[in-house]
Amino acid sequence: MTDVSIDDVAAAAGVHRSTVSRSFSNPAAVRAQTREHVLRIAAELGYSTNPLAQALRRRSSTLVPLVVPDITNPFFAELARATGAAAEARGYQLVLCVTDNDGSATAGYLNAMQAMYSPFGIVAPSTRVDLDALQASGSKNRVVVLDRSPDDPTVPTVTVDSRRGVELAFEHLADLGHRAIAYAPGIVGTHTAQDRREAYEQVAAGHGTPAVVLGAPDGADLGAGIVDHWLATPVRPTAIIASNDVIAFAVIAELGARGHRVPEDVSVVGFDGLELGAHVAPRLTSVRQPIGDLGRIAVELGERLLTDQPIRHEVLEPSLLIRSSTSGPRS
Amino acid sequence: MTDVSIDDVAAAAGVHRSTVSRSFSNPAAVRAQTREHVLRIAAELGYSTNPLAQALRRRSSTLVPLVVPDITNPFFAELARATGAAAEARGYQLVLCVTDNDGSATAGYLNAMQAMYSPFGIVAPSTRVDLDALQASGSKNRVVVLDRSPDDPTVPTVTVDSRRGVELAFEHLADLGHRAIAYAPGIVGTHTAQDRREAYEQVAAGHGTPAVVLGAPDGADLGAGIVDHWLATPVRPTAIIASNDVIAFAVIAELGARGHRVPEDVSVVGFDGLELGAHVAPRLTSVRQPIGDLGRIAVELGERLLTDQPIRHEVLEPSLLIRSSTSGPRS
DNA sequence: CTGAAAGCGCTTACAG
DNA sequence: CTGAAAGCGCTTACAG
Repeated sequence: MTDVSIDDVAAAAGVHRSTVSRSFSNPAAVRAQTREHVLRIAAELGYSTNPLAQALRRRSSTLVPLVVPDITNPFFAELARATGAAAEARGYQLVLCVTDNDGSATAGYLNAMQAMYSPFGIVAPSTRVDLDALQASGSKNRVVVLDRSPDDPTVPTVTVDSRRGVELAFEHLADLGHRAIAYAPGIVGTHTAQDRREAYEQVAAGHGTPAVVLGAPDGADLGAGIVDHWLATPVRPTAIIASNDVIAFAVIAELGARGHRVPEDVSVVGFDGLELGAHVAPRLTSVRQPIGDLGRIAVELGERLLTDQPIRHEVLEPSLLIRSSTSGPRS
Repeated sequence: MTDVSIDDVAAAAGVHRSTVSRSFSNPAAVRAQTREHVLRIAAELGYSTNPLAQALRRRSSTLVPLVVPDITNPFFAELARATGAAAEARGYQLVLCVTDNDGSATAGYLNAMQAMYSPFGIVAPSTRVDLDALQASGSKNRVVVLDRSPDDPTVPTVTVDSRRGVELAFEHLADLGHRAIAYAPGIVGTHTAQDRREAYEQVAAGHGTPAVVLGAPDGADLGAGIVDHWLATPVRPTAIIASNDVIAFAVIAELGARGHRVPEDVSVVGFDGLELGAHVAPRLTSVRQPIGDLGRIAVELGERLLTDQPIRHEVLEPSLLIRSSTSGPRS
């Protein structure tokens, strides 16, 4: 590695340190000939600028934190990958911060990154973010919120239209002939679970169908409570919309363990559109979130913050991925 | 956030900057009374040390990179979580670096982190790491390699005993009465796939059974080639050991799509022991890797590097997680 | 035990 | 266009 510093290059090139600095950071400010000479010497010496020293002096680094509740949920893994790629393409390095569903950890991460002069941060909150806490910590105005609906108009957000997603799922099932369509919520307290659940209730109401929300899962037993509830429902629903793909997998597993087949006995639709859903049995029909766009736009919104451009709230359209976990109901 | 610096605290406390520094970084070197006074003033002012400035001066930061090939594979996600927790517990921050299976990206990440004065790095390589390249880049002696067998004795490693894992799976199936046990390899070129495959061949030979290695999957079609091959095998195996859980999921999905049920028609054993395997249908029997230990030990081995202790190569024992994807063969 | 000084590797007004 | 100087926020021998 390079333990050659800017002064080494300056000495070898016979110029002042500031000229070397400019050759890298502000090339237009130095005569072409000088610059080329400096750059060549630098290359020979294997010099590269020290990002730490740069950040300290500029009071701005290229480290951007992405705070997620649970990297073990493939949705956040895919999101991290997409966001990381977008960040890298723009010269940032993503620092992944995992709260393990402890919302209070978020402020800590953001503070730590602020101490490292992060230009901005990206938060994918699981529960309602404590924006006040972030504000108190002074980092509020340098944060973009991912995958949750805007509460505070001064924080830029990028989300997917939950209502539309649930609608897509519901209509697909209705078209197949289902009349009793239940909903399997996610872990209580997570905001996406909440949003989607409300969306489901609205959509069901819009179709003049009673809403059937099956018992929320607890951490240990993702599918069991839901399936218990389903079995106990008087007019047993012929289809289930799950609040996310992982819940859908769990519901299908639990159903299978009790001898009910998908889609023959029940249809199941997930929400997220994970890659993994194409590689499980049955291949999961799911509402696809445009994860790549989510990540890219989050980074873009972050950059806008740096130039004081107006705050934006982007809402992305979901689409439906029809695979094998849905079919017409048994007559 | 804190834009109060060490000099602000020094002024407010009526001491020299160096005394403030010592109060934080080397408390024993300052009189208890002075220290308490300084610390109180610092707290009042909301001061906290600037990690960037500290790293620049000390030439050592607390940022440790974890390089993984694919965060979208839940194995690496679980590994990242475990390693992150272990790192945090010891005062480091994990920086997740994803190569997307481009081995040449590893050296770049390590260089970048070295420029940030990382004390050491952790690499979970997918393909044989180019240790020579790392050496050339000077970072070789500050790297620990995760989840691959040692090639170069000077690099500390922590791995799981593949041979033993495959043995566990094989014997479980043999005990259930299976005689024709095939192997579904992972993506060609990944070292774990290679290790496990060799282990399978040895174990099969040890049992006096012919080894049947089903066609390797390509990225798009994880399960199809394997199932094609399985169907075409003259004496059709009644059980399949997959090189990892994701491959196992895909094989089961493909089997299901073609009307073969697991475990009724074929038993399938995975490798990794992912949490997710408990939430898919059928619940996946799998060789469990002690992922928490893997992460913790990786961090410990990294710390040993800092104090020039002898290099270690830890080999961890896998265990078998018996769930529902295996049963006796149909007679 | 405490202070004064030098310096980690860089950037950026300010002169010229 | 280039140089000389000051300074980002800290640490650590070196004196005392």
